[in-house]
Formats: sequence, C-alpha cells, structure tokens
Amino acid sequence: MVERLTRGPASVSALAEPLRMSLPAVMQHLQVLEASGLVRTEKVGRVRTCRIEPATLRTAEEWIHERRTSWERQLDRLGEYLAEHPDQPEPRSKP
Amino acid sequence: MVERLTRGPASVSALAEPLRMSLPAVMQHLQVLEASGLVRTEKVGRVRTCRIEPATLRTAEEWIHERRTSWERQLDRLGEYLAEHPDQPEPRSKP
DNA sequence: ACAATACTTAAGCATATGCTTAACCATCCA
DNA sequence: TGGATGGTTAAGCATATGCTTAAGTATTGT
Repeated sequence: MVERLTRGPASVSALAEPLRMSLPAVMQHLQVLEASGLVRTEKVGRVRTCRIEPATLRTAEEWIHERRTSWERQLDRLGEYLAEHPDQPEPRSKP
Repeated sequence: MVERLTRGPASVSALAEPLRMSLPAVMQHLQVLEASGLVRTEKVGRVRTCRIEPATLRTAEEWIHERRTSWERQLDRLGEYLAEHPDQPEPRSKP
C-alpha cells in the first residue's frame, strides 16, 4: 500500500482494487498509517485522497541509518583490534 | 531490541533483562529477527551471542530511500506545474 | 427526487501475536 | 559429581490483528 502511494496519491477504492480487499479493510490500514504519520488523507466531496508524508518516511530512514552506521563503526574498531592482536582474545572480566 | 544490539552483541539473558521479559519470550523475538536476516546468533558453550546483520539493515534503509526520493521527485514536478499554471487545476479525464 | 457512487460504522469471527509458566537439557565450576 | 547457570521446548492463554458482511450516511449525476 505504501509502495502504491509512493507512485502518487490515490482514492480509497483505488487502493483497495489491486489488493482485492474490501473498503473497510483498507480504511483500517489507512487509519494506522495516518496515526503513524506516514500517510495524510483529505476528503473532498465524497472521495478521500491519500498521499504519503515523505518527512515521516525520512525519519524512519534516518533511524535505520544512524543505527546501521554506528554498528559498522564498531565492526571497524573490532577489525582494527584483531589486526593489532592476532590470536588470543582478551578474556572478559566478571565482577 | 534492535536498538540494544546496535550497541554491540549480547547474550539472550542480557537482552531479556532491560526488557523485563522471560527468556522464552526473547527467544521468540530472536527467531523472527533471525528468520528475517536482521540478526545472526551463534551458540558457544552454553551462551548464545546475538549480533545484528548491518547488510540487512541496509536493504531496509535502501527500500525506504528509493521510495521516499521517488515520491519527492513527484512533489517537485507538481511544484513546477503549479508554478507554471497558477490557479485553475486541470480536470481529470474519465474514460 | 432518485439512483448510483464512495465511503463509513458496527459487529463478528478466525487466526496470529506476545507473552507466561513448568519442565527439561546442556555446560560450567567447586 | 552435583548444583548453579544459560538456554530450550512445550503448552496454554489473553488480547490484537486482519479481515468479512450488512447496514448506514453523504455526494453526485439524471
């Protein structure tokens, strides 16, 4: 559904059709997406138009990015350590 | 739990403690994380050590990135259009 | 005004999720 | 060797999830 919305805004029934799902089902998905801030919807006349909120998508991306890179820095430090101290790992202390 | 693992590898019980959760509960989370490829675990002696797989984190990041940027390009095109055609939006055709 | 369209609300249901406890197995250490 | 430690398996349970259908409501076109 997010995939579909990244290709442009859509009405509720336009979202439902390729998913072969009833409208109420789609509505529920939309409600959680809207509550999470990932999607914004606006009703004009009798049709509700849905579009994604790229800013929220971006915070998700950033969250992952920060954690991934911080982890990769750790791996790099481990690499350095292993290069400096071949064999024999230090035993961990146990207070 | 992913948050915790990005700060370094951990044993099952080390993961359980701050979450105030039983070991079997943590085990089940680990199983889905491992099945999804986000985490790799290895048992040595009687302790199982868990670490995240940054490559998988990266594919998630990329998925979001591609969709977010493609959407933002669309917004840019809309901006251009609105700048060129002030007022009066085109009506959508209906075949 | 009437019928069709586009949602919405409410109720219900099958299955999945997210734990728990109890019992068990495999190391490790005194 | 025996008890503590770290994990695993199995069973069970409460609640959440992800739909469905049926019956509305509000707009729109004739």
